[in-house]
Amino acid sequence: MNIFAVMKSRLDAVLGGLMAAGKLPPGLDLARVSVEPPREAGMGDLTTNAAMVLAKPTGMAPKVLAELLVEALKGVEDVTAASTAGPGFINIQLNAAVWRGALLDVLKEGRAYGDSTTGAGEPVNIEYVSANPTGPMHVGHARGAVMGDVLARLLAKAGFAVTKEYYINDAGGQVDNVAAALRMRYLQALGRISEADVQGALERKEIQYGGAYLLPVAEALKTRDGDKWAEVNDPAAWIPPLRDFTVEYMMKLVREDLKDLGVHHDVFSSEKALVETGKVDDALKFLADAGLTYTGVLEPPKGKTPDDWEPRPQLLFKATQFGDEVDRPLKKSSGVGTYFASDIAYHKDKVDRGFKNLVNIWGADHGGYVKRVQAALKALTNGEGKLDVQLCQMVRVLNNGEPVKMSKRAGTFVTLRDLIDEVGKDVVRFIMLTRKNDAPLDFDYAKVMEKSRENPVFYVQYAHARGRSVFRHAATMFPQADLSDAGLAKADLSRLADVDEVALLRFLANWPRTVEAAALAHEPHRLAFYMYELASQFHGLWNKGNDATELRFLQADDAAVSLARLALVRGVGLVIASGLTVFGVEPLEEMR
RNA sequence: GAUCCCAUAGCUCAACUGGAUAGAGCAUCAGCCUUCUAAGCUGAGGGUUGCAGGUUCGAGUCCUGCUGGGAUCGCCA
Repeated sequence: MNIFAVMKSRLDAVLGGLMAAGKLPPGLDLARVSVEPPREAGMGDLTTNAAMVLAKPTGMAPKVLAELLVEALKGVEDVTAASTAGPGFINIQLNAAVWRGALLDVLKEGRAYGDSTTGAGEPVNIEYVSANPTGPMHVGHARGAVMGDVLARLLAKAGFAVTKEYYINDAGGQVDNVAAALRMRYLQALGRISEADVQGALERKEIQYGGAYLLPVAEALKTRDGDKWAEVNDPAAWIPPLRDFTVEYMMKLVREDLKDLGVHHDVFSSEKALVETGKVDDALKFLADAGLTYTGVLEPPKGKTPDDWEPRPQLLFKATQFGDEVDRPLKKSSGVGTYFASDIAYHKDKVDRGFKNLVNIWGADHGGYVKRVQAALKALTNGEGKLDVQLCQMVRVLNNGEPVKMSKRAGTFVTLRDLIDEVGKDVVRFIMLTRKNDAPLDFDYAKVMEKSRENPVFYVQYAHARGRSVFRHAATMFPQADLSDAGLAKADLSRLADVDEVALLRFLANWPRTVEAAALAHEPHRLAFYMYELASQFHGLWNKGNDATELRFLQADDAAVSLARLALVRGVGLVIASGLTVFGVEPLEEMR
């Protein structure tokens, strides 16, 4: 149960009553009325902006309206007092049992606390990672992978029907280039050419991918096919099979990496399959029938004309009709379809499968691509489809503040595999969520393993482990007590009287609305900050017992108060576990 | 030249999508361990939210224009 949502609906009912009684004009829009925690603890339990938001539409002064509402709120269930403050805020006091009720909810629902039906089962398609199958996954992919995976879990928790999807770019020039590079490495594996030959080809730009990661792929090809491809010189004959071999091999590695990162996709969609089944042509025909394509010549980009630029007629999409700056090419001057054409077909395919609510997680280097895909989606759905693109900024990998660039495996960048091997999946996942995705992120090997408050993943886990530690002690101190969640729910929670205990109760009640807001805003990082704050409050309460021993959770001579406090400790642990579950991170029982 | 993102305490970042006196950590200073984990906690100082306008009851948040940083810019994906 979300107390803030419940009180909002009761407030709406009060306002409705006032409208019906003619004390307020009928038909007021209540959407902007909010019920939130107050800024400071002394201001009461809840605060609402109703009087300020409704001042203009009612034509009443905020203070006058606030007085009217304060009067009307007095009879509302759980409200013990209400008062006006500041420019027209209404602060509301609630029956203390309401907050204790939140803790009972936590104990009853466990990690499911915070689940909601906000999404109403609406299908959402979330596409993430979608790394080209041309090499190992690196840190940038890791951020997108975690962001997408956790956003998907978060949306599911908020009641959406989520489909997690990976788009394999297994068509087009890039994969052909990898095939060419693989052929060089293959010839090297056969002993026909040397490492120097490969490097020479790289320098002359005859091949684009030369990383040593292709050596095992070449060995695998040799093992499977022997020297079968060494004598085949017609590219049309060797490119397709070598390309398919590489894609398959790379996708196997990608799937292994994702699995070890705890990332799972429901659907893998292939660009090649879209081309081969005619879906790209279908999509282009759809746009042509709508009169949204034409053959034309694009202007060169201003200020930065490529040296080899020359005007050429191409098939173009009228993206400018949907808010883009220029019309975008669907076919290269050679007549071959562009990546954009495939992507249109892919998004049309998503729409045809019943998704109107789409989310894509991309790297920031794709920022210039957002408008055209959104334009295409509008064209495909008559404006009904929604596409939210979340761009992930760069990840800088550091070690004690020093940039880390080299990877043992890939040569030029830090791979996802390196990260997992170095610090473990759970740490990688959590740290990736400690910034909003449109801000750059520093990933410092030393910092993320540090055991201090500076390291959020440690700090949150430590709070959880401390809570478990209390229970280990409680089991010996009160061997007769029922310390199960159901047993703790029977404790006399009115014994939680200290101001910080009550504050913690309130904060636990904030979890459902935090989850909901984070889900709707597509901002999973908010959960990381909530957990950090919760951990902070918990550590603070813990240490309050240093000075005031009567505030320690366990009181050997007072089982009743001990059980009430254990219920609170357990509630904190369960909410942390709830958050970590969304993050795909396992809460720790102890830190040793 | 254009588009997108960013700019908040000395440093790294929050701020519940327009609310009350802008909050944390680090660093600095002053305190707390015969103790359920001191791997922690308490307190103090530290701000013209890059600049200039605008919108309104109210702006770090929205709009316009600057400045600085990053990303991208037909026939790559």
